[in-house]
Amino acid sequence: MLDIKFIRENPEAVLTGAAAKNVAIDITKLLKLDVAKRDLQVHAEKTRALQKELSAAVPKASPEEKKKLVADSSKLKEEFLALDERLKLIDAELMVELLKIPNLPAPDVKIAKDESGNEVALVSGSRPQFDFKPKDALTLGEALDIIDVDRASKVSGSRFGYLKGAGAMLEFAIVRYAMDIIMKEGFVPVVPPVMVGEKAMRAMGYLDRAADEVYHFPADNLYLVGTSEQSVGPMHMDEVFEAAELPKRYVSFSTCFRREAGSYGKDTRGILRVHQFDKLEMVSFVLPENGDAEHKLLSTIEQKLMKGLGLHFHVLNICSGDLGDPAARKYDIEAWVPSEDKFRETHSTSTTTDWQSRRLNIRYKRSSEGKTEHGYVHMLNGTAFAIGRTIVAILENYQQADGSIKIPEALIPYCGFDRIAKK
RNA sequence: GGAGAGUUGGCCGAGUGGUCCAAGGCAGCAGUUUGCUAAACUGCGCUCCCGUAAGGGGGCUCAUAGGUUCAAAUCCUAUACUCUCCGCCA
Repeated sequence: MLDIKFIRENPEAVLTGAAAKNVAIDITKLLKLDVAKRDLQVHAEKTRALQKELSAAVPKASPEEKKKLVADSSKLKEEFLALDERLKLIDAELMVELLKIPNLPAPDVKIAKDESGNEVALVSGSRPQFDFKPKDALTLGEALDIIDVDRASKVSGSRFGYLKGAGAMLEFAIVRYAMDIIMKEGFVPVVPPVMVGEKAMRAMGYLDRAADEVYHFPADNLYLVGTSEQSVGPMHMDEVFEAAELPKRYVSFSTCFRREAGSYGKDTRGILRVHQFDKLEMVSFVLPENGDAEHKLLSTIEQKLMKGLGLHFHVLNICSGDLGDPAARKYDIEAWVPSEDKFRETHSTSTTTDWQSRRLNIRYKRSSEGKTEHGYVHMLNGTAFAIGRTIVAILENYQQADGSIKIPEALIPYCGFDRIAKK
């Protein structure tokens, strides 16, 4: 959420920013509620102060005075309770409005209506050339007996898959390869809970607009994470960092669960879009002035990881209209998928500036010249590897005429084989 | 799943209805003092109002939400979480 003071002082900027994200907001209503709330609060608190004063005088008063004080105080208490009730209502209303306001696009983000406005920032590598017709990942994986979607559908339904043998080992190799690179940058590895409570899920902003996308266990009121950011972000909920503790960087490995409610008929083949996949995710908590540099760092690490695998990809600067509510700026990486003859998203990194940290109440403090400054940290996240999609990209880009797969150099030390071939 | 105990500020810990705007200790950060270090002292939750500002004033905060009372860390109810034992279990 945005700072109410900022909204109060910069209503036009908020309107413009929301419009750039195609989000309709009623800022007049919000500002009216804000004024009404503060008026009421002053009134209620004055009443309360007086009531406390009378009450405090009771023990020292004479018996007659006591009687009067108690009666007066009692009356004021009633007045206060009535005011307080109205205050609570109006405050709740204000919060509803406040939570509807998306984060504003960063100044360097291109204003455009939709994904057609995204810009290619850089291209790495080039399309692999095949002197045969390249097969898709599922065809390859099934022939090599490393991916099994048919049996998965028998057991679990559509959009699931088994990764077997060398396919499973490839996953572990990718994890270790990535960890070695990312841990050098000071990221702490984490295996987080994949089931999180309602408070955490709500604070991360996933129950407002994307609730359909999240698996829920009503008996326990727990939610399955769609990305481990949902578990790692709230880890520091209601905490205050010393400035010197920051940046705090995590790289977490978790299984991710998505209902894919709105994607019927989309990417139905293979394991590109499934209900369950494993992912390595980077999450950073930083001082506000370091937010932009951290965003660049996350993007740089993503590119380094992809370059190391020798995959052809490009980086997209996402335009305003294609940003989600929490993001102020987003860079995606799309890897080349030969069977589709196009780039498909494998990575995404966003800065949520202080939008998420306000919801989660994650602050920092630092002192200088005798003054202590409190503020909200900037929170950022970025994909290290969405492992399923990475495997798809490897299988397709490294396929040979005979249907075998060459393993990227960088992974060989981690998986112990240099080729996946039919037995 | 059953039984019991507990939850106080960053940490430890006192406090069983009015002098608690929470004792005392420890740690961290910043400042003052200061040849250096150390010590000592001061400040360090959220929020609203007044003020250009320095600053001043109020409200909230003892797991959370309600309740009783003129008055709640303290009494009552519910919930969450932690621990111990039993049962089950990778």
